[in-house]
Amino acid sequence: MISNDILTQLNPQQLKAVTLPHVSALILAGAGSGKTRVLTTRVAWLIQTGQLSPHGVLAVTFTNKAAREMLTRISAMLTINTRGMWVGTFHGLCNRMLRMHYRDAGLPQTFQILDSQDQLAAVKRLLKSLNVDEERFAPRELQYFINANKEAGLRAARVQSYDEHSKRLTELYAEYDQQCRREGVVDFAELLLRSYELLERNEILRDHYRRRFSHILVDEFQDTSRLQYLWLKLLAGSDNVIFAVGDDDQAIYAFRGASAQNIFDFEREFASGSLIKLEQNYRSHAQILEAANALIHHNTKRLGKELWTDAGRGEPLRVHESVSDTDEAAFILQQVHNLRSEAVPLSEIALLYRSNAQSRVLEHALFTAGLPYRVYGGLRFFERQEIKHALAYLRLVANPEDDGAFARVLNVPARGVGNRTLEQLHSTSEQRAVSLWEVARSNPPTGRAGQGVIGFVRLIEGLRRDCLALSLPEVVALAIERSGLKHHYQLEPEGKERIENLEELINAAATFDVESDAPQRAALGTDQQPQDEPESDPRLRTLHDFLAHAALEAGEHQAVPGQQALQLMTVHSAKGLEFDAVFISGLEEGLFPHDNSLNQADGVEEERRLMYVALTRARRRLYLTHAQTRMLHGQTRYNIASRFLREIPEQLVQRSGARVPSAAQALGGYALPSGASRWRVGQDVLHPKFGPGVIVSVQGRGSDARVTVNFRRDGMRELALEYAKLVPA
DNA sequence: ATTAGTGGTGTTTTT
DNA sequence: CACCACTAAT
Repeated sequence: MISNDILTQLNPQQLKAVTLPHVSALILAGAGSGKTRVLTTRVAWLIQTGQLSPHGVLAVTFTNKAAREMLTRISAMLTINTRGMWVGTFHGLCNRMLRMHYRDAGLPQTFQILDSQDQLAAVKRLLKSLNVDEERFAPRELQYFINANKEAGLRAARVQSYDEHSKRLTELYAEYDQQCRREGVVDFAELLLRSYELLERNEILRDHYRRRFSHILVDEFQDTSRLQYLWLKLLAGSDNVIFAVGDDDQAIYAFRGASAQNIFDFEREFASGSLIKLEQNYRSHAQILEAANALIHHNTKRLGKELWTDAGRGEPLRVHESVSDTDEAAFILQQVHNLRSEAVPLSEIALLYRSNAQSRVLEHALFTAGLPYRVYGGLRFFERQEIKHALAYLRLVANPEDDGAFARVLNVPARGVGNRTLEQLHSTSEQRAVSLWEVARSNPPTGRAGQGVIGFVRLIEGLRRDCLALSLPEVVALAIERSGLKHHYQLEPEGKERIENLEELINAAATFDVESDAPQRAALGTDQQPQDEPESDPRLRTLHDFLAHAALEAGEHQAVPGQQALQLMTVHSAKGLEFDAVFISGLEEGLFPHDNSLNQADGVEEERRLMYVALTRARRRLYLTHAQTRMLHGQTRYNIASRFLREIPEQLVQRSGARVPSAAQALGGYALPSGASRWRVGQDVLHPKFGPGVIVSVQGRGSDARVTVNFRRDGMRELALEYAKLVPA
């Protein structure tokens, strides 16, 4: 039997987890311990042994990538089709549920999803319309406040506020929700909260789904938020079982509401007695694992787990110190060349960094060297300006009441309708409690700007009319063409790439038609259960699905699979992946751990877990690099090596690079009063930009001190010591 | 009333 | 450096 084949390849703990009886269970699975394998084999085993039909599977993952991976692996093990299964992200599944029951959920059929950018814009619009001082209530702060409360499962009415400030924030939260309701849009957190409330209030629906999903499987459980946990509990009821897989040491999403508390609660409420630890690592050599174990031991809040391997010791970790970020990039480039000559394929090499901004320098070096690379994350396809503009037109086709979309493109491309006019429209819409669209249509302003508004209304009306007869890619093409976006970017000198992206959007629409996840929509139809009436127009429905797809899956579209390319990404997006060789760059205080994490509760512990995730991505070789100076905010910053480097035992490490005392140390000495006479004539110095040189003269003292340096490359230069970051050489 | 240009400001990580 | 908001010129 096939199932035996599958099972014989498992180690005892894995086997135990896969073949657990009908109970809820918590699988604590360390990095590289075969977590996904256990999850997918569990599903396959349950189905093959007749304990479960595909229809009864609800599997939740954290990223779209992970969801796809899971589906692929299940279908590889089974011959049945996986269509009836619900596999996806929390947001994707909630979206699916809300689309099917939009009426019961109190949403318009055409509801649109706001990504974080859209949400921030909506918040700003709200603050403006209420005349709230943005100095006192920063849009970002309000956005964070709203999301944090939603992720905790709290509507504005239930938020406890004690001081004036949070009281006002809570009021604004309520106003924001009303604005969303008026405009027929939902943000990410709202998808979850709405879906939760739907199930909570609607007993029939809740029972239906409980009867249907007898097995609920959750990947990356440590990253679930309070609300997601409540959602799962609601779906599970008392009879269904939850199979949760997670690793508390890899919890890296506290900043968006994830709470490790869920693991403890889950064990108490569901899985008492069935806790299984997977600690054998199949990925990395011993020295890498020892480094990771030693690092994570510095954390206090752990369930306790120690990875081991029976693979060899492998190589020591390589720590390299550079003088500057550009030197760091050069070092990495050189090592990549070495790796290639050792026959390591480019796609098996990853360059990791803490924040997206760090990719620039690396990309520049790679580009100049002509090495193919691929950047994951960062500014994603569907987040690009031109794409957002095009999507806004499409959103207006789907739902002209969408004020956000309306305001975004009313004057893009320019139609002579400026801010003033938009404000007028806004205030009228406020007074009459109707959408911007309604105002523009029934009561357009007069004068020159009014003509522009009328033209815009005609444009949208025409699009809406003509789109009915067209396929999705044709709709997209028509919107891009007729809106004038294409023409607009043709005129821009930098517009070429934008036009290519717009064409890519048409392609995305064309392939979406085929690969659409819409077929699964029929899933509920087979039951004689509550259903919303079929949506009126299947074409419009496809458009909604496409727009939802654009918001939920912002990016993987530029992927060029199969191509040999270096992999660049943040540590966050590297989670779940593995590579032969891994570079972790920018290991400096302030960057990794990030400055902002230092004053957050348990911030450093989360950063350390992030570092743990980064370390455990590597199979054979691991480079840890840091630089003494780095361009940040357009200024050179001086950094000292990350504390995480000190937390890795020295015997596991091989060091290379700068022997020069670090600039930050030198600077530290300079900043102290005792370091007054640090600089003397004739001294060899090093400057991050001008390179090596000799001090020719010293003028002034204290903060006015200046030196004249004869640089080897650029000759004489006078530098203010306070700003010019000189290093003794 | 719109646009273009300028100065001040702020920046982690992602569905 | 890049984005935004405000101000001066069309």
